[in-house]
Amino acid sequence: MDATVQDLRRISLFADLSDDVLNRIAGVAISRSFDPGQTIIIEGDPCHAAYFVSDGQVRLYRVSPAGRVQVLSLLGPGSAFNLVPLFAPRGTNHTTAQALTEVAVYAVADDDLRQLVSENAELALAIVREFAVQLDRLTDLVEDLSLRSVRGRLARFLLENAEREGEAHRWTQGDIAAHLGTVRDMVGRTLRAFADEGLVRMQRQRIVLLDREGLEAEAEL
Amino acid sequence: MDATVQDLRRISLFADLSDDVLNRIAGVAISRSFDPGQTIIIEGDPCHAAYFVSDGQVRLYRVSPAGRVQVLSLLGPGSAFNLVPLFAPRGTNHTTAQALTEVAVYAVADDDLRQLVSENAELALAIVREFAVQLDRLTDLVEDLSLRSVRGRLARFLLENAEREGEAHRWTQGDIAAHLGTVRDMVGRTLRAFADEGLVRMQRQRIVLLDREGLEAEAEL
DNA sequence: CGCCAAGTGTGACTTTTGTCGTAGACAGGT
DNA sequence: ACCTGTCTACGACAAAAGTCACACTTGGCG
Repeated sequence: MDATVQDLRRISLFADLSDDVLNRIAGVAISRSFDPGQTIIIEGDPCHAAYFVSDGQVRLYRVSPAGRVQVLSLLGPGSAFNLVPLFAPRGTNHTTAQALTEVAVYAVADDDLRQLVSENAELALAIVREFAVQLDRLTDLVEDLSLRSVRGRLARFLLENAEREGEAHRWTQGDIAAHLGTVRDMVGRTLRAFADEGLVRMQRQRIVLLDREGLEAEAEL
Repeated sequence: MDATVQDLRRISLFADLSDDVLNRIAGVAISRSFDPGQTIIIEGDPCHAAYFVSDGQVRLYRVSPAGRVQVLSLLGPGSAFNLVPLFAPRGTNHTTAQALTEVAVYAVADDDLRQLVSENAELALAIVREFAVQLDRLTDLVEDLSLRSVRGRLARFLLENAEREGEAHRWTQGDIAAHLGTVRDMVGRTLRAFADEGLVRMQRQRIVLLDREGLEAEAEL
């Protein structure tokens, strides 16, 4: 099934492009869908295409030989992934992507997209911006992993994810651990410690922040 | 002092640009120099310019409140830095940059560069490629920090830096630690362990790899 | 030639992080 | 309600990483 111009317009990278260019993209984009838990691409496999999420949630991560997972980012509708290997020397996917929910994506073959980008300055500029944001986030992640304790990382995580109430996500301790680069047990124990110190209350599956300032102090370490 | 077109041509980002564009860049680039140890820009300061290294070595890093350092990358002549904040929402430098040797750079004010990029598709494409390579490297760094032990990281580091003999760099244990996201003591002890196991020999300031395969096995963990 | 600063070797110790095993709680489907 | 699989609680333990204190090399440089 081919993508329509309206569909593509909702991808943030494409939002500002002319109808003209969008039509060309529509011509080469292929629509695919995945079930929850299904793996979309695997790190290290040869790279054939870039993907654009039109619906659902996707997570990008790497796995250690021991099976531990480090999440690199969570994507919602409008986001793109697997753009990097099109422009970096290595010709393989550089992360694994997994559908968290029912997911619909458009895939654009690498050659097609490279050509589109080289002919279209707006698109190139949009990708520059996208990459800049990703670099920014990844750099923060490196700082977190290298310079902060699990306590500190968890405090930061809680502060950042308290905002997005509404529907957000039902975070299991295991999910949190994969984001923080640690294991489930550590997250559980640290949460309990926060609870004992009155920084937080744990109810049902949600975590309620009781002492924002206290958490901010923890987040420094 | 203004930059000349020949000088700029040596910056890899600019290598393929037309004389025309280079002339325009030359018009807005400002040449500056720094002494060894001097700080060029500081993380968190408002971002005024992007920089291009014409001579010397620069390191980009972040510092923890406790004073620990995590190096993000080492740059030589031809590399660029501080491009990210021009395209990411935040308006501040996102890492600290320090001159390791005598360093000469060209600085291009943020507005000037943004304008050049938006008018020049080749330049935009060059930046896309540059960013892709950086993303690739940073992702590897995240994986290292999150999923690998200090032993594993050190083994990888040694394998990667054995190649670049010649002049390379005289790595102190402290330098290595800053790259690996750990402390000097750990590097020293782990090196001794490697030496005891016959993987490596330490002489003078250089480290000689004795057992490549053994190290590769270590690098997995 | 001798001194100083930077870099290194080493042990003892603490803290943090990770592992394991087992048990309980909960949610959703049938 | 009753299972069943997922998520969680928690304690005991093991391993990895980091801290501290101090002595010992070196290489440069005055």
